[in-house]
Amino acid sequence: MNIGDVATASGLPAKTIRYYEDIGLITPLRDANGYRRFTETHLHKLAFIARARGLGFSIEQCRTLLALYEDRGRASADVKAVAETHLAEIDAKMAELAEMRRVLAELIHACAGDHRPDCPILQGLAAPADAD
Amino acid sequence: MNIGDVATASGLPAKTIRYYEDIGLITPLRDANGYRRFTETHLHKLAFIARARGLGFSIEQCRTLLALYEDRGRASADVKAVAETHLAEIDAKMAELAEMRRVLAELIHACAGDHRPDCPILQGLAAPADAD
DNA sequence: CCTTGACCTTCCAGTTACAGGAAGGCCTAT
DNA sequence: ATAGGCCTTCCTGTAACTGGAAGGTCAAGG
Repeated sequence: MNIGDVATASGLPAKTIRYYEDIGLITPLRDANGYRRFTETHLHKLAFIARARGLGFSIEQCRTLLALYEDRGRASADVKAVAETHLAEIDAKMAELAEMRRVLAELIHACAGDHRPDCPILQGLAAPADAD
Repeated sequence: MNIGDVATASGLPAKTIRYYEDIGLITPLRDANGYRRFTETHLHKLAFIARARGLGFSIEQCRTLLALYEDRGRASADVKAVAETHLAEIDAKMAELAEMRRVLAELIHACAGDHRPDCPILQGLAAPADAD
């Protein structure tokens, strides 16, 4: 398969696949004309990475997961640890966003949103009210 | 005030304040020795930006909000529109994270996390189960 | 008077995970 | 032979900073 084929099959842009080669996540073969040649195994790896990225794992976490995936002697505890770290990251981000959302929604609620200049949103940014 | 003073007062690192000058968010004066000189107004603006950034507004949104803040003839509707756009962005991110979290938590739950190699997390990444 | 340390300056590189685009080679069909 | 649709590499840009190097400035102490 050429890069266009695995791009279509994996759902990843060709650009991204070249980038993954650059950073050593995959290593396709090369044809005589310089074209990258991908095997089914490469495609599986790319699909694996695509799904892991879809769950929000960083590239480095994907690298680790891929290594564990290929290590038949792995302990599932090691995989679980990576996943739990990432879950904690997600929870932290969600909490941060929830707090932003809370304050922002409050300000929006207080704002008339008309032609007048008075604006609790700007006031809140200029000097926040005490938290209650 | 020198940059160190406004950094302390605003809670922003000096590096960040220099960056904000670079991109034209603020324009401190300069002393004869080349040092940046900040007024109370500069400090207020920096605090404003710091709070807006804390709510997750992008730099460009901050630029817009700052312009509205300084425009005494603004309509609060314009401010509200920026805030609502950002609220929608937050909601979108939260939904994305929630979905990641859902799938990830499911995989983690199914994984024994022991010394054995069998791992539903890796299996799920290699070939996801059908959604139910 | 000189030095020391804490400031300040500019400039350059690195971060994350790619995307866009230019310039040019290759391959298949007409 | 040429047109198109692939493919290649290389360079630049993104967001919002952070770290570090090399060097100027200033106030206090010996």
